[in-house]
Amino acid sequence: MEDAALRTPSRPRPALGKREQTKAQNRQMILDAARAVFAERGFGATTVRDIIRATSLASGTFYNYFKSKEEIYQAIRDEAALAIRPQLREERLKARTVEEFISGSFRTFFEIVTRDEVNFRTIRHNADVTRMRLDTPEVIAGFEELREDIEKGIAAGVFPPIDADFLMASIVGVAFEMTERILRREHRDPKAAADFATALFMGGIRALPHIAAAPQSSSSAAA
Amino acid sequence: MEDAALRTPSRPRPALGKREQTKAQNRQMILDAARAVFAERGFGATTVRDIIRATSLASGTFYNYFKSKEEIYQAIRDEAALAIRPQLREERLKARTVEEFISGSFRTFFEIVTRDEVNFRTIRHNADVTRMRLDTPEVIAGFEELREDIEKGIAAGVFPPIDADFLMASIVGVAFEMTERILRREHRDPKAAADFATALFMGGIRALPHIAAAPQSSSSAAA
DNA sequence: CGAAAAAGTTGACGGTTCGTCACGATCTAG
DNA sequence: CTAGATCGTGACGAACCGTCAACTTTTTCG
Repeated sequence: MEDAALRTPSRPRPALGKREQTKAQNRQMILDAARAVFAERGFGATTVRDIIRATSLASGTFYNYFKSKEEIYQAIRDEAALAIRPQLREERLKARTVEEFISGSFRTFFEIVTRDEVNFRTIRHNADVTRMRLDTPEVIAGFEELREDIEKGIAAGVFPPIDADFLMASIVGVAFEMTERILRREHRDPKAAADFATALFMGGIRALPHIAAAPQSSSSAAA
Repeated sequence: MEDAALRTPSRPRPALGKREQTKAQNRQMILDAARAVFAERGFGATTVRDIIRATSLASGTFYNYFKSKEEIYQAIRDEAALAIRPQLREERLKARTVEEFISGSFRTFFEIVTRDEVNFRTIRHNADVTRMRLDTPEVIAGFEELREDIEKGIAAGVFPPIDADFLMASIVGVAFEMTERILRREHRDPKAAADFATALFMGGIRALPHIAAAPQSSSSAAA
C-alpha cells in the first residue's frame, strides 16, 4: 500500500497517458516551427515541408495534425484572436458609458498589439505581396461579438440608434489600419493612438445619422 | 503613289508592328484568363498552370510576361487601383471644404466599388482562408496620396492640425471595412454608406486632439 | 527581294512539393 | 504478456515550378 503510494512521487500528474503527452508535444512543436517559419519567410513562400523540416518529425506526421499550411496558419491566428477576445469583451462589459466602451476597447487593443507585436503583425516581408490581411473564423466571431454589444447598447439607450453593422465595421477598420501605422513608427504610443481613435468615434457617433425604425437586418446565413 | 496610299485603307493604324500586336494580345489573354481563374478558385488555390491552361499558349510563355502568380495578381489589382485613384484625387482637389473632401471621397469610392464589385471584392471563397486583403504598391501609393492631401489641407488651415497619418489610416480602414459590409448586403446603398462615413468623420475631426508643434514625421524610407 | 539577326513561342526537363498509404514501432488494455 | 489500437515514418505517384535549347515568325538591312 505504502509502496504503491510512494512509487509515483516524481510524477504527480498521471492524468495524461504517454500517448496523449507526445501528441500534445508534437502538435506544439509543429506550431512553434510554423510560427518561426512564417515569420521568417512570410506566408506565401512557406511550404509544409519547410515547417516539418524545422522539426524532428517526418513529413507525413504534419498531416496527422493539420490539413494544410492554410489550416495551421488559421490555428495560429485563432490562438491570438482567442487570447485577445475575452479581454476586449471584459473591457466593454465593464464600461458604463459610451466613452468607456470606445476608449477601453481601443486602449486594450493597441496595448496588446504593441506588446507582442510578433503575434499580431499582419504578414509583411513577402517577396511579392507587399501586405496582406487574413481573417480567420475566430477573428470574425470577434467582430460579430462587437456588433452584438453595440446593438445591446442601442437597445439599452446608451448608444443612439445608429447602424450597428457599419459602426462595428468602422471600429474594426480603424483599429486594424491604425495598428499597421503604429507598428511602423519608431516611437510607439498606444495611448496616444487610443486617444485619437476615441476622439474620432466620440465626436463621430454624436453626428451619425439615426435610424428610424427597424435596423438593417444584415444577412445571418452567410456562406 | 495613289496605289500605295490606297493599299492600306482597311488598316488605318499601321503604328503597331505585328510583333507588338500579338504581344499585347497575349498579355491581355493571360490577364483575362487570370482574372477568370482567380475569381473561380481564389488566389491560394490557383496555379500558374491553371492560368495558362485557360489560354491557348504554352507554359513557358507565361513567364515572358509575368514572374509569378503573385505578380500577375498584383498587376490585376494595380489596374483597378490605377483606375480608381485619379477619380478620388479629382474629387478631393475640387473640394472647397472639409465636408466636400470627406463626403466626395466616400461617395465616389463606394459607388465605384459597388458598380463593378467583381474588381474590388476582396478575395473570398477560398477553401481555407476565409477572407483576405492584399495591398499592392499601387494601392499603397493611393494611401500616401491621401495623406499628402490631408497634410496640405492642414497646412492651408482647412483641416485642424491633427495627425494626418492616423486620419488617413482611419479613412482607409473605414472605407475598406464598410465596403465589405456593403457588398454583403442584399440592398446596397452606396449613398447611405457614404453619409454614414461622412458624418462619422465630420463629427470626429472636430473632436480630434490637435497637434502642437511639428507633426509626426513618419518614416519615409520604408522597405 | 532575300538572308541574317532579333524576338518570341514551345514543350520537355530536373528539381521540388503535394497528400497518401503501407509498414513498423510504440503504447494501452485486458 | 499479448492483442489491438494508435501514431510516426518515409517512399511514392501526381502535379507544379521555373528554365532553356530548339524552332518559328517577324524585322532589319544590304
